[in-house]
Amino acid sequence: MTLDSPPADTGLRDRKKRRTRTALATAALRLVAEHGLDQVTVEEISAAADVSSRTFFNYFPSKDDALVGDQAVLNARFVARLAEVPPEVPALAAIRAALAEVIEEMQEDRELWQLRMDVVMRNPALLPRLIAAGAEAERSMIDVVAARVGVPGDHGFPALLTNVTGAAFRTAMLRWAAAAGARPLADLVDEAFDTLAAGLPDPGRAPDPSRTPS
Amino acid sequence: MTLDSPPADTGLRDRKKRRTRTALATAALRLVAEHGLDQVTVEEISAAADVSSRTFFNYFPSKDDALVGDQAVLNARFVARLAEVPPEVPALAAIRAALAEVIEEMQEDRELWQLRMDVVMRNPALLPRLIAAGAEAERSMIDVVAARVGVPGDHGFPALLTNVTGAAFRTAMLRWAAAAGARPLADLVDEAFDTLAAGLPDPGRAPDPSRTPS
DNA sequence: CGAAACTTTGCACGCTCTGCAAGATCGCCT
DNA sequence: AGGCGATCTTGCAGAGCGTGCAAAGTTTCG
Repeated sequence: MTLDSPPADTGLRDRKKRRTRTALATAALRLVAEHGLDQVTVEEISAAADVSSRTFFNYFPSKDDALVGDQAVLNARFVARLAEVPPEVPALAAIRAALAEVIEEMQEDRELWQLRMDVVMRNPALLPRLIAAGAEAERSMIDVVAARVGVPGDHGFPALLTNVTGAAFRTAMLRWAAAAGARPLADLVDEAFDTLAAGLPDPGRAPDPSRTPS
Repeated sequence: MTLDSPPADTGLRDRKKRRTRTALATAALRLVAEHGLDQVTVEEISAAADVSSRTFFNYFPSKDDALVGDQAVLNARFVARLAEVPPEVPALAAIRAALAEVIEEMQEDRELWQLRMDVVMRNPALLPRLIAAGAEAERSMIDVVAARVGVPGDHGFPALLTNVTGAAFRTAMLRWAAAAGARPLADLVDEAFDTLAAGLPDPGRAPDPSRTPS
């Protein structure tokens, strides 16, 4: 969503569709940010975007989806990047590397994403929805990881790594939005992944004399 | 749900309520396992449990909640146990220890939980819901962890640790159910937590000569 | 037994979301 | 230009979810 980058389709029709889509998404975010999730109806959102409420559902399968947005594009890109990382690099680091591009894009659309995360935090009912958006990507990710580390199908590692890094990334996103972008997202993701790689030691407790905290 | 342990309330009324609750939950699971999530209506579930559909909503706020169940009780117990673990033990290990009791209870109700996980896996729309069920517990957990490790409020560690261990536990649960309980849940959770503590190294890649993998 | 507390139920209602069948708009081709 | 096919929008009807309210029905306790 809100992707102005690939103007591959320059047709009038496609531009219109894109405009309607973002109009709906931003109207939804604005209204929900102001009034709360269940004080806003699809009809109101549609009216704000000057379309019928039936048209809303031609663009988004549910009200929540308009708020959480189109992670599909980012997800696909992420999985593609992951497959490209040379197989020598460990899976955890490979995931972090593949995330770089996605992070950069989110940083560019900073305002949109922070508003989105803000809305999610203020309307916890959306949190499951946010997670669901990443779930599909995680499905394909499990296979890529399994192929990369070469383990039998019943091994738990790929699923564990995928779910755990997903959780870490989400945590970083929310923290990013909570701090209104005071620190770049990439920093927060790095911090989270470093903590993971270190085995989640308690902070501020001199865990290992060979490692200096921060 | 299905908790026979605390028969603190021996009144007729309370027994009836408990029976109705489990009747609804099990009917929901059975029907959805057989026909799929959106081929089953609340009305059908209620009919199977011999109550009106209005009563259904007196017990569960939504259809999904009847399937995912009452994590609230387990959650509360878990948080209580976590607070009891001596503060010297690192947070990650403390969480694993506090989980023991919950795991044991789930192992006892093995069939119910495995059916539940089965339904969740076959109806991916429920997965986010399952996560959300743990989310409330995670909220309180964040505070306990923060107090335990004594970090400033803006530190990311408590939230990270909470979300990550939550993801790890869920992964173990699903794996447990996928294998129909071939290995005890406690084993799978141990394996996941050990992997976390080791920093999620690629398996089968001789990560650190000082550590022997099981 | 009878009053108080609680539970179940029916009813009405608003909202989400889905087909279906016009009607409007756009792209393209002659 | 004109017109045809493809695509998009819209209204309508309807199933299902979820909630508030008030009337029954049941349990508890004095």
